[in-house]
Parts: sequence; structure tokens; C-alpha cells
Amino acid sequence: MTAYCSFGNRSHLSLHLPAFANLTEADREILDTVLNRRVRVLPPRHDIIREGDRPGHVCFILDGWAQRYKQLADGRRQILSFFVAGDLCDANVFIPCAMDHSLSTITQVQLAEVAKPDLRELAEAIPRVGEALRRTEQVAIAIQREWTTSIGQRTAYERIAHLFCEMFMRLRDGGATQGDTCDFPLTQSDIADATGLTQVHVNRTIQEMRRDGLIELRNRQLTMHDLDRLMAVALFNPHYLHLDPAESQHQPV
Amino acid sequence: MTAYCSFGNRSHLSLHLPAFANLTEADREILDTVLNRRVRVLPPRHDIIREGDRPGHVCFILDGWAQRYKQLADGRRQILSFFVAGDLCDANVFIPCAMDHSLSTITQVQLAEVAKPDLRELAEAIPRVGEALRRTEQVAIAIQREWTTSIGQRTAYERIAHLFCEMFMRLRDGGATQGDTCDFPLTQSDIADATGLTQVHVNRTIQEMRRDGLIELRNRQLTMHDLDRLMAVALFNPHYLHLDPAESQHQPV
DNA sequence: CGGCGAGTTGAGAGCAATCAAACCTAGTGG
DNA sequence: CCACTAGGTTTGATTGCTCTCAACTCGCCG
Repeated sequence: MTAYCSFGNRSHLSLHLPAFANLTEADREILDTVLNRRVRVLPPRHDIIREGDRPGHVCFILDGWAQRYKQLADGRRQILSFFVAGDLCDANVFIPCAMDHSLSTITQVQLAEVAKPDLRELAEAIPRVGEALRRTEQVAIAIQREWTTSIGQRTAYERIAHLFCEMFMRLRDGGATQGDTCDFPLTQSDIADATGLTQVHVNRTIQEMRRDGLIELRNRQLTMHDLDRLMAVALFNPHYLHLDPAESQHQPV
Repeated sequence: MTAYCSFGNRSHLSLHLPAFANLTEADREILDTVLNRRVRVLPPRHDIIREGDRPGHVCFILDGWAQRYKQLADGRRQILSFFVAGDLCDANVFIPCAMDHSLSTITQVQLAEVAKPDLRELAEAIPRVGEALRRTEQVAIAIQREWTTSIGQRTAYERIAHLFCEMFMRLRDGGATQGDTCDFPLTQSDIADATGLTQVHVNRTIQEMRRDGLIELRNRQLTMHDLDRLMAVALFNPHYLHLDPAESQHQPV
């Protein structure tokens, strides 16, 4: 089920991580080396880490989509976040403790496993790497807060619109969009589990969104016909994603 | 509105922080000194930090209840977490960036403001303090995930029951319970904003919970008549709180 | 006494869930 | 080449949990 391999053509992976934008060439090469040490390819819908595990490594998503989810005792499932290329799953490098949730792939995923001690060393040796890790983690937390807000306060229509906006912005930031289109491999059931809705209601809501001329979603391809209007109806404020690389300087609130 | 003072009778504050349980006496005294450097008392329902701010310090709650919340453009409000004595608000010591949410008091709050550089130094000088900070932060994130799950998957009854369980366990861990009773200063509107329900529905749901003999909530006092049963109906799994001090060793899953 | 915050109650409406079935498409195997 | 299957999407009918709006109670305080 699992393949280990090394990809010569994936040099400068870290170039794709906006968080690492201001590393030197030399630093970037060290980082790439560490990331290439152990690369795996996992099939779709496959567990990466299960609740209760105590993984000794963290995972960088190199390609594909993955998810973090939590299951209640009676089977109800909540997706807590999605991971795409460039994302770090669980940057908790310092505190070893049992996972209180699970990670699994959505599509086929290519990921780099980095031993926690290695990453810790790296973070200490290259301060900018440590900073990048912490920033990545802060963004993940901010996203989690926004999801709580979304599920707690937004309507079904707004929630789904918000999810579309967030994923599109994140993908665009990682250079994974083509114009107003991007890959979007989630099923309507996935969207339902992420937004706290039922699959049937997600279906009807997306149809409505299509009729409103906001988006198109077919064959795992999402097209944003009117991003501005979608952001408006979603009450989407991109601030929480901290995408602006120069954010430390100015702040548009 | 704000009073600065020093409390001689609050020595060994850090004793109350389970996270700091395994510090030496000497370390604890240093920590106490830092925490006592700048102590404020804020009135109820008062902003501590507003969205957009770039605070140069973090806040330790010494006494009282506070909350983290987020407001949508149209005024809808989601409470993201509650803070009680011993909690650290926003342990983001390393990455300076604008707040994407706000903090405010619920009751009168006594808090210690610690300059981020000071805390950073302290964390580097005393490894255990750094570890405690990271652990505290990890718990906060785990709670956030659980809240997302709660709002997304649990019914109104289960959500409120879950909140009661969580706060009771956290308070008990901090030594702030008396038997099966604890202070519980949240109004029904607060509970509504935290659970994504309306105040009216919270009212009816709590009445039902009372009729079921599970809890009593009067005069800001919460009594758990049957904690086990409440945990069961809430599908409450305390694991995510990482309260077990020896958790690093064994794991009951 | 008046006003305010918090809690309670009632009636009605609506958003989203549930249950069930049909459809569609791609992949499989005979 | 075509049934057959499975996963995903769509549709319809119905139910119900939760919201909305509104009024009323109670205790407290200036």
C-alpha cells in the first residue's frame, strides 16, 4: 500500500511554501534534503495517523489533499481541516503526546515524513525555519478558529461559500490555481462532514450557488465565477490566513 | 477602569498551573516574579485585546473568567474559548502578528501581563517553562478542535452538556471546584454564543437538563448531579484536555 | 419607583435533517 | 461489447430541531 521513493525532479520543494519565502538558497537546500529523506505515496482515502498514535515524525504534504478529522463514539465525524501541497500536518514538534484526532488522505498523497528530532534540530540551526514552522502552526490555529466561527454562525450557503473561498485562496497562494479554477477533489460528503451539514443539503446548496452564477463545480474542478461576490456572501475576511508575506509591516485590518 | 497592583498573598501562583507541576522551587519563584511584574484587575465585560491589535505581551489569567471571540462583519458573534484561572491567553510568544479575534473579560478578571520578550527569555532559560507553554498551547488547540466538532456534530443538548463537562473538568483540574459544584458565571447568552445556539433555545435545553436530573445552574453556580451520565450524553472524552500529568507515559486511549 | 439585565414562556416559521429512490458515470468482468 | 457494480450526485416528500419574535417575570440597584 505504501511506496517509498525519491523524486529528483522535486528539487526546491520549499520554494512552494510561502512560509519559507525568505530563506537563503543554502538553507533551502538543506531543508529540501531533510524533506527528501523519506517520501511516501499514499493511496486515496487512507489513514496517515490514527487517533491514539504517538507519531515520531511530522508530515509535509508534497502533493494531493489530506484531512484532519475527529470521530465521536457513535460514529459521527467532523473534518477539522484540509491539507494541500505545502501544508504541514501537526507541527507539534516539541510535545510528544497521543493524537486526539486522525489524519487521512483524500486523494493520492505524496508526503515527506520528517523525524521530529530532525526538524527540531533544523529549526534550531536555521532560525528562519523555526519561525516558518511556528508561523505555519499559527495559521493552522487561526483556520481552526475560523471554522468554529463558520459552523457556529454561518448559514449552510455561507459556510460552503466560505470553504470555497478559503481553499481557493490557499491553493492560489501555493500556486495551485489556473486563473479562476482549481482542482477540488472533495466529494459533497466531504464538504458535509467539514461544514456540519448533510450531504443532501450540501448538494442542494451548491446547486443554488451554481444557479446564482457564483461557482461551477464539476469533475473535481472548482471555478470561481465571481470571487468578490462569493467572498461577500461568505463574509470572508482573508486576514486570518495571514497570506500577506509583508504582513508584519503593514496591516489593513 | 484599570488598576495595577501587586498581590503579596498570591505567591506560588504557578502552583495552580498543572502544566508547571514539575518545576523546581527555584524555577517557580522566578516564574512568580515575572508574573507579578505587571498585574491588572479588569472589570466584567471589558475588552482585553481587540481584533487588529498587535500586543507585545501575553496574559495569564490569575482569577476570573475571560473569553476569546470573533465577530462577523454583520455582527454575529462566536465565542471561541473560555479562559479561567491558570490559563494563558494566546501563547503566541514568537510570531508577532495582528490578532484575528478579540479577548474580553466575562467576570472581573485579575491577570498578569508578561512582555513577550521576557517570556521568551524565561522559556529559553528554563526549558521546563518553555515546555509548559507549548503544552498549554497544544491543549488550547485541542480544545478548539473539540469545539469545532461539538458545534458541527452534537445536538444542542449534547453541546451544552459537553461545555459543562469541559469547564467543570478544567476547573477541577485547577482546584476551583467544591465537590460537584463550581462557579459558573456565564449567562445563557454567553453559552449561546459559544455553542452556536440562540439564548432562548439554550434556556429551554438547560431546563430539560435540569428536569433530567443532570445539573443545577442557579446564581452562577453549576452543580453536576451526575457527572458520569452527563459525560455519556455529551459523548465527552476527556482525553483531549490532556489533564493526566503522567500522560506522556501511559495512554488509556 | 423605574429601569435594566437575566431568565422564562408561547406561538409560529423556517432551515436543514431524514428517508428513500433514481440517476449518472467510470471502471470491471464476462 | 455490454451487463454489472460502486461511488457520487440529484430529486422528492416529509419531519423536526432550532430560530424568530414577542411578551412577561424576577431580582437588583440607583
